[in-house]
Amino acid sequence: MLASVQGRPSFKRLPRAVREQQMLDAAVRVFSRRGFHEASMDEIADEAGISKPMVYAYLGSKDDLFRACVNREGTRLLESIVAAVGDDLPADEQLWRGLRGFFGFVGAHREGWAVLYRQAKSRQPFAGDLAALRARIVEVVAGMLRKAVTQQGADARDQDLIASAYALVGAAESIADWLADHPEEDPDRSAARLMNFSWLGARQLLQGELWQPSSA
Amino acid sequence: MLASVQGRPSFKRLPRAVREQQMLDAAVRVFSRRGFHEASMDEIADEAGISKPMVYAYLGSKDDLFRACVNREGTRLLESIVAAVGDDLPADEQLWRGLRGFFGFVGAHREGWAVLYRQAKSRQPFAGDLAALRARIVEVVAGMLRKAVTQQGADARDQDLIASAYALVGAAESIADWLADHPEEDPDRSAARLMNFSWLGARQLLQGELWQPSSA
DNA sequence: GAATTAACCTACTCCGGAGTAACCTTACGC
DNA sequence: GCGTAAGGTTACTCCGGAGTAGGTTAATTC
Repeated sequence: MLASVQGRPSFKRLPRAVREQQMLDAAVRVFSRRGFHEASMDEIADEAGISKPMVYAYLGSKDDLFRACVNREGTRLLESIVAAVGDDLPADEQLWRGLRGFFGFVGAHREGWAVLYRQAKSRQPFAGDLAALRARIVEVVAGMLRKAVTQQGADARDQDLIASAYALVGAAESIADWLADHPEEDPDRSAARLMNFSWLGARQLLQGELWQPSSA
Repeated sequence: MLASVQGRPSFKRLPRAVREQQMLDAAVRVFSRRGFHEASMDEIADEAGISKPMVYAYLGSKDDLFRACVNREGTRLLESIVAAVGDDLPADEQLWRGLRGFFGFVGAHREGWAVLYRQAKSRQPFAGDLAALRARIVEVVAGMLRKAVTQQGADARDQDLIASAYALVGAAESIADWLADHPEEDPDRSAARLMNFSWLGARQLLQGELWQPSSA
């Protein structure tokens, strides 16, 4: 009888698929503002407007839940980048588009980014998932750099490419982190800044120039 | 009677100053391999070869202890950098030396670095300490960039300098993280890689060159 | 329109780990 | 040589929060 009271739309008894997404949304918000350990399942359930056993019934343990968050947000992030990059464009254009895709995602999904980045390295069961995601991104970037190198007819050792990719990804993360705390900043502006910082240097490298210490 | 048994040097009853350092050493090791939350005071006490109440007596609560670790390692890190940089050298030389100092520290104190970096952003009481440390490093780097800019007779907006400093610090952290897991790598080599990656680009920027998207 | 299933809740159990009370014991100052 | 402070311990308390047992009500199915 209560449920059919006129006007009160009774949000109850939603199908599982819908509830699961609501729970994931809530979990991402709570994990992002508390961190994994400080987040409690009670708070997540509360944020989702549901009781705790439902969370366990649908998404499993706290670890499982966090994993699900990481996977969902990680997939979205990767897709943002990959969709933006496109095939068969000049390397600098690809890098530019990739950065725009990346910073665009961070700007639009700050909580998702916080979940992915700010838990980074604890020795958790899910640390592997995050490392794998990061490794895939580094791999994509390294691939772009390799392509740029070979296009120039030059060649480079893999170690150096990987290191450059790490540097670039680290720089992007660092700026993204700053961006996440500065909502007024335009993500494209961040992308342009990093592009300037990295590409001009990369181009010099591609042309074989090296910086040398002037003293031993 | 037991303590005076011949040959067995009875490590007991050490003065407070010594025990405190042992405890901090142990805490840094445990925090670095477990992360803040997964580390237990029991394990830290055990690692230090002492009982738990002694840790509380000397260093206070778990938060206090972690703070003490962060402060000690952070001070050491900052000193490594500052000592290496030196005054009144050309900007590129300063950057080079600063990077060597930084990567040298990481290579020599992997656990200390892990404590500082891998806990980075949780909403902990000590998050402020870490943020402050990072902010100081960013400030130092931004100062070097500013100096380089004015030496060239150019000028740059503060926002752009800060952003470049963030990028550089992020890139350094990312490579340091990789370095921490690759003991065979020479820290100076990492420093040289990053120097090449960043300085050549920075020089271009100083000369007023900008990368422009070729398409809208 | 009964039977079954899916959505949902209250009210627990249980455990790890932070922090402490209360009590020993060695060193050494006088 | 003895009093006392500093170094040290065992054996607890207590609580937050993960995870669950068991039951209720609304939608489907036939």
